[in-house]
Amino acid sequence: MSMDTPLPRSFYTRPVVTVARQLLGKVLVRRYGRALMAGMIVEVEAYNGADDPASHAFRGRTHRNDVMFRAGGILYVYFTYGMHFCANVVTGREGTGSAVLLRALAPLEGVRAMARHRSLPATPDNALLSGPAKLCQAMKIGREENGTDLCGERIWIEDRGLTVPPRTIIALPRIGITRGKEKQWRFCVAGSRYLSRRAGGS
DNA sequence: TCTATGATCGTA
DNA sequence: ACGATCATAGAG
Repeated sequence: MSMDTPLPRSFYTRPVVTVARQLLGKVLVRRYGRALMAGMIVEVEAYNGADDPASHAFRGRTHRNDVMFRAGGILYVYFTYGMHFCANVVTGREGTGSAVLLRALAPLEGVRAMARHRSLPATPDNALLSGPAKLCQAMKIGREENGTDLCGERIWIEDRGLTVPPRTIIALPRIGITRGKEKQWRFCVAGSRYLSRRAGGS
């Protein structure tokens, strides 16, 4: 698949754990003004709709989580802890309520812009995108991006051939939840230095 | 109305 | 270990 070609909508209309694993190695691209920012996905978590007690969708469709229940291939952005945004890739068909939380990216493009957004010096830095709220701050993803079509021109995910072999993917329990802890639905690129702090990164 | 609580992060 | 800081949902 060539550069600048968003993944097709069919990529997202599959079981959420499948999508989560296959998102590792894919590249999230964000156009913001003149800035083009990009990073390779190295850590994600799957949230399995109404069947998953750890998911925002567990208690059914509400105003807050409405975007989660739409057809896959869009972004679900939510506000948490009174100060942070987190971004999810919605999966499945209309009414499913499943999504993949983007937890960490390896910086590829737009490092200067992302560092500025994070109030950090523009030096090689593994703290730019190493956490779900950090990557939103770096890439300027907030309330306005909730519901953004990932097959559009502002935010998309593409395949640059940075394949992550299945054997280098590790599955672990999800982070920061009180229920559903037994599921190992957090997927990381083993050994990446860009994982989130709580995953063993910086 | 009122309250508890986060799919967090930075600093101590 | 803790403070910052607030939308959401459920209870009264």
